[in-house]
Amino acid sequence: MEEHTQDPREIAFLHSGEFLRGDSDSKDDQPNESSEEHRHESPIKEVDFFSAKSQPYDDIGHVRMTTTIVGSSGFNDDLVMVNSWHGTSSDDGDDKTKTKTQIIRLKLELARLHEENYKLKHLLDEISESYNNLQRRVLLVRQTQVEGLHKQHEDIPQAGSSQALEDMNNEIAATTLKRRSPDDVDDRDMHQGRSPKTPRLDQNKSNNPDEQQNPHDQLPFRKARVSVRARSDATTVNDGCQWRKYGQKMAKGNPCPRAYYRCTMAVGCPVRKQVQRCAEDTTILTTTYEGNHNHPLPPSATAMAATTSAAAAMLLSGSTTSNLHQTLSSPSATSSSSFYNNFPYTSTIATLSASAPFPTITLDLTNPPRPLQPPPQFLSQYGPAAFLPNANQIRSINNNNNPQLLLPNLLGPQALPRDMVDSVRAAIAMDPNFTAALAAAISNIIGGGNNDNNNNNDIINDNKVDAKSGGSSNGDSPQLPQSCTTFSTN
DNA sequence: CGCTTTTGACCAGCGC
DNA sequence: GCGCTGGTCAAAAGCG
Repeated sequence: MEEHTQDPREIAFLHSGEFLRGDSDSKDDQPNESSEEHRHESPIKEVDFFSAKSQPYDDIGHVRMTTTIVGSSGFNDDLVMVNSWHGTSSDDGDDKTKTKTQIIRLKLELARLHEENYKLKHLLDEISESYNNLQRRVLLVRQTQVEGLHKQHEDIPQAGSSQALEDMNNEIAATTLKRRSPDDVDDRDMHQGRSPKTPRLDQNKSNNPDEQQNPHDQLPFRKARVSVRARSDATTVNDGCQWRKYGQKMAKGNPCPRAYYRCTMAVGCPVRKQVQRCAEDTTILTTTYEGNHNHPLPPSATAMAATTSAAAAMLLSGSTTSNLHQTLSSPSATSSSSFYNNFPYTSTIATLSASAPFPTITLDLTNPPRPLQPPPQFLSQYGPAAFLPNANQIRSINNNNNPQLLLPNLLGPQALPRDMVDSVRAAIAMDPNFTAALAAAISNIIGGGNNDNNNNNDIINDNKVDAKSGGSSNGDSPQLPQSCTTFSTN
């Protein structure tokens, strides 16, 4: 009968929320509890799957954590537990036995969860370690690559692609050192309380020997641009942010004017975008983003921001660029090309431009995706991260000098040990930039990828609305359906 | 009235 | 040095 008296207490304990607080020293929080109660605490404390966020209470405060238990037992334990808590169980022997069985089952379940929790924690540690190792290795290799390129440039001045890589490095370095973007100026000026009109060249001519010595150290400060090409009749894309047009210019070689917008969601947000129609096909709208938002974004904007941010991060984390798409299309391309051959949505493949004054990555959404439907088995087998070309792969494509960087076709498990593929995939997936970008990309693909026009309708805010409102480029109009399929930033 | 767009002027970088 | 080009500014105008 002793266990019978424990039952309400244990359930009461679960109901008290201590169970839900995970491992946060609930023992200390319960100084008045008897040692008998602490006996039940131990296994409970370890189960932190039920975080407070999961809101496991129903409207009247009943514990709803019995879903798993119901699933495992096949009995409606929930009802019995609630009844027990409210003291409405009948006192006959059957109910006591039933309750006792439930307690035992609960304990077993908790033990199982404990074990599962431990395993998951262990797995998480491994993934984190794998990710960190990968990151360290990439940094190391990149450093080696730059040194090697400089040396090679001295030894073999006409080294073909290496020459191009070197040129690109020089170009980026020159861009960083000599032509700091006005946005950078703005950022720094804003922080220093200076006028943005402060002469930029003075700041570009850095006197900091460290900056000039090692352009590589400045990678995080390089200004990347992310261009998105999409078909649209609208004047601009609805990316969820608020933009204010501050200029328009006729660009050379394009009869269509280029419009300049800056983000107005927060004072001093450095993000800007340029919108211009393609000269060859005026139905194609090219939106170029630059900078990072310094403010919280609405949900409708996070996808775009995350994607462009990931793309920019991907670009900046790669030390060299070339026409990636061309490289990938080449039959002689390395095994990495098979990644893209297997990549089902070539329309979203990024193109890196070495000729632009700023490192630019272009996401072309003008072509319909290859398959009519996303292959679910692809997702389930390889995980969502497999869809995303990542920085490592792009580096490997451009980096003929460092074969150790090559990550062969991730989509061909036969080419790599499965655990290695999993590790890499997990490492990539751990990167919030890529997961966010992935979410945006997939929502884009699934949301409207089947039809090019539909796709673009998802991406593009038809600015007939804007025109009505005086041509405002406010893309965060609440009355518009908030598309999470916007693409590209920051 | 406040916000946005328009548009000419201005500035800086670059090539010749 | 000059002209071209890209990018930005800021006053004026428009809009709700």
